[in-house]
Amino acid sequence: MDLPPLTRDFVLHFGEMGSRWGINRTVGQIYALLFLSPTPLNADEIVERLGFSRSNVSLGLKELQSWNLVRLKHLPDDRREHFSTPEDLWEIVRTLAEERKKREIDPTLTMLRQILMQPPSNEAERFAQERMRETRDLIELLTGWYDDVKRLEQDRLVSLLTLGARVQKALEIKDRIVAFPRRKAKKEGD
Amino acid sequence: MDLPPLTRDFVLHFGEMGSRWGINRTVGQIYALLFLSPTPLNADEIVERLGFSRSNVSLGLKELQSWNLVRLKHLPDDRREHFSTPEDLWEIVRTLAEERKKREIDPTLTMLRQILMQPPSNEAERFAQERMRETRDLIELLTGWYDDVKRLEQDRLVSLLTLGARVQKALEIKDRIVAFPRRKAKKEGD
DNA sequence: CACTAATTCCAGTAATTATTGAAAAGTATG
DNA sequence: CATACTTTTCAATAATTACTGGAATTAGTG
Repeated sequence: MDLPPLTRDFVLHFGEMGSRWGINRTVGQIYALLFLSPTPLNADEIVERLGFSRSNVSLGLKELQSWNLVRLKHLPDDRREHFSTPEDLWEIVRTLAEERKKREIDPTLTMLRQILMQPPSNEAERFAQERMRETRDLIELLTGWYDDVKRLEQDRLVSLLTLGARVQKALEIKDRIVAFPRRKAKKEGD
Repeated sequence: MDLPPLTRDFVLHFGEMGSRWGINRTVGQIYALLFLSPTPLNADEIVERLGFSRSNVSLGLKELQSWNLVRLKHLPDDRREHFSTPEDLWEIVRTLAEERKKREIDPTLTMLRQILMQPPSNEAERFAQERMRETRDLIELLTGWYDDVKRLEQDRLVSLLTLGARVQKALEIKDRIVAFPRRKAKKEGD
């Protein structure tokens, strides 16, 4: 691996963390490298800098594409594909959230809904189903909130996040928090 | 595996998903089983119902304990340890969030801060560092928000989540959103 | 449509992670 | 403090996942 020291530390860290984030070392390092690169890189440049085999890099890039996390660029007078990450970090975060939800949450929600349509066969199953219903409701609350805020323009989202819990205080003054109707079925224009 | 059908489906699903969530099949299934069980279970009961070896179950329970996700109970006239999950699903979610942050986010934040104290050795490093600074700022914004809302009482949190993006509208009426000062260094009583 | 450059696929190998059985270490109780 | 029971550790094995080199495929170019 032939990288300047700070870049190298970052790339190695991402490789290590990769396993905790459900991607592997190769994929983590490739992404870190692209993220820090001021220009798009082609596969051979990645091979050169990270020392993985060509095919491994190809696999890694494919994986990153399946996550929608890289952009493909074609430079003039060069038929190789060049890869980069979105410049806007917020976009990366949004994509990450979206894809993780798709992979880690949605299948569970589907499974829960499916099970909850079946009749329980005995008392233990009735209890289990009640627990699952609770779970489904909670996940729906959280994903509902997520679907809601992900549509916010970025600076609105930032101000909301900056406000943090104090948003409560601001709202309480108006004595409206508790009285607010539940979201369900109430449409708001995007 | 000797479980009633709905319970079995849920347990199997959790086992499968385990790998996507960074835990293994055994751990996923054990947790699912405990979660659905109306009473605490001892290790042998888990062995019996899931068909893993005794030592595997022991390992799995240890892992769950390291995540703070199980409760240990001692029943009278029985010296075996009995395990259960918290009854309150919100508590489970909070714990999960806390532990995942600890494992998946905090180390990265530490690394970024450490790298950002070093001087960049050239132009490429300077660029890379700028990208890392952005990243650090974004993570700090998100974790700051998280630290903030995790202190909210549960029903306040629920009403905030239910409100979703409409909280914006409510606040805009007061024309205060943009004017609000940044959180930094401003203390709020818990 | 042949030629060349680039990418992907794939079968084999390496590395890692999960699982087990048996042995060791704890622990409550008389 | 010995006994019986319970849990944990650990080294061996199984299963899974990552990685590689070369072959096959795809895609641009004259």
